[in-house]
Amino acid sequence: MSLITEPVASFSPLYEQIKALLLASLQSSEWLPGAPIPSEMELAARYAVSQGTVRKAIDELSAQNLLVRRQGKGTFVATHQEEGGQYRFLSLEPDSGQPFHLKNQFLACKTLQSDAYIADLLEINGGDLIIQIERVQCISGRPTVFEEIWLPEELFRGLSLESLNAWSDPVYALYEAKYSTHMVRAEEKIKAVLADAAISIHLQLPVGSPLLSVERVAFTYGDKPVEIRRARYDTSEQHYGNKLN
Amino acid sequence: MSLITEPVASFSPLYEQIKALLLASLQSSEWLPGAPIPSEMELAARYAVSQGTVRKAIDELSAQNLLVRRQGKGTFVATHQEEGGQYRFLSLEPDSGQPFHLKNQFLACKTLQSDAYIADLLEINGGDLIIQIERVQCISGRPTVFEEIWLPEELFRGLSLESLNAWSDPVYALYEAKYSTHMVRAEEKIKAVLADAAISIHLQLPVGSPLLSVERVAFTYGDKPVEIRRARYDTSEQHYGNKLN
DNA sequence: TAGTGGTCTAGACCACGGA
DNA sequence: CCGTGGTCTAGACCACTAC
Repeated sequence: MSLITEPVASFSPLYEQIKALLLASLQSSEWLPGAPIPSEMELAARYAVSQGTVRKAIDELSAQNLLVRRQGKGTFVATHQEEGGQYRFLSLEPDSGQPFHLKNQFLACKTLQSDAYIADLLEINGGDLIIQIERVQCISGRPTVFEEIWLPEELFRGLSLESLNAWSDPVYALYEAKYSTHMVRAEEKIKAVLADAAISIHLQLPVGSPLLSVERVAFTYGDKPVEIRRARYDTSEQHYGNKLN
Repeated sequence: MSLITEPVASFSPLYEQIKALLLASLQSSEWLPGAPIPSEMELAARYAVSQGTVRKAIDELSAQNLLVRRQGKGTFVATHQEEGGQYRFLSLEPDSGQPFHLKNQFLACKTLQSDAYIADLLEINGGDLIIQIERVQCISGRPTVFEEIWLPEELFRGLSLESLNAWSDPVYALYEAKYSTHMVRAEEKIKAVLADAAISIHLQLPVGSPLLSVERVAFTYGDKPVEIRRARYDTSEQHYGNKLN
């Protein structure tokens, strides 16, 4: 068959064209996070290709964590809910290796005008409204992470301090449940910095303590940036773990 | 066909058994880094399976960066040489985004008895001989990385300060060229620390400056740890970049 | 032109999960 | 039991590389 009259990814392997079509269905919310997509046979029929070609497309999307295969059950849209309070994008782990629990304390949630720096990262116009959140996260009672989060107000209108503090799961699950925004991937830039007066209070540490600075841009479908974070980690008992290959 | 009489990975999909056989050939140095492995058809004949099954095995190994496919030419064993002086495992990048060049200055290379900590990470016996290397790396003339490296002496016998300073490519290329040891993957633990007196001299920074501490364990085939590193990065003009998905 | 990896197909059978 | 994804096969044809 031929899909080369389709507007998307015309001159490329069939499975790339199928991938683009599947991505379009994800991006348009035809299939919601956590929901099953049609079976491989159904999709093969819909797109008039063989099951093996659909399979290769789904394989690549599930390798990117956009879809999740479950043998005997079906293929599902990846979600930050249903992960049992896990933090998929959090690389912090205790030096001890013990499992740990993060306790959230949200401090502020304000709407204000974006400065040029945040606007640039969020690909919005300078001066557009953004939501700014502050929180502290504790590990076994010890304040360990101080974090500022910026979101475009247009997508997260109405987000309040009360709703944040009423939510016990990762905020990425909240974004999905209440704002139909699924985070697909993120990029982090990490530096070492010294605690200033404000942060030293939040983390109950002396001014000048070494802290890990973690700046994150998170993207939803279509590589659209929708969240900026600036975090400070106290790494005296924890570390940021990374695997290279 | 049936490979279930083979000793390796007996009760598993055929392509997993093929993967194990390919891995065994890599680990035994039957195919050396940079060299081509037999064609898919040859391997299919050798193992008496279909080409598609060999293909799936190779696909997974190349996804893990153990093999590299080159259309029209063949499939090659991954190597740290031929990468044009690139540092595959180095996550440091300038804030400016500009391309950069790292200049190596090796300071010391000693053979000594391992302490318990390093021996444990290298999975050798405490007191066994290890080689300890110290170096500084500069970006545009500015000392930016101070690094200590520990290697098991048994595998790297004869490594000297002179041979290190005569080598301009990544040390992982040297390990391959002179010690037949190819690094497959690595794990890093990152913290923020303060510069002590010794490091402040090496990096020409005030004592108490914030530094990124990066501890790495690198593994060769068979998940065998063969190199430990402890580095200190000056992140005032650089950052450690990480992608999450 | 020959040989390599890359794509696509059609069909068989297996393994798992749920009714 | 059926429907799902998972494995395996055999064969055709394409795209790229090198001689």
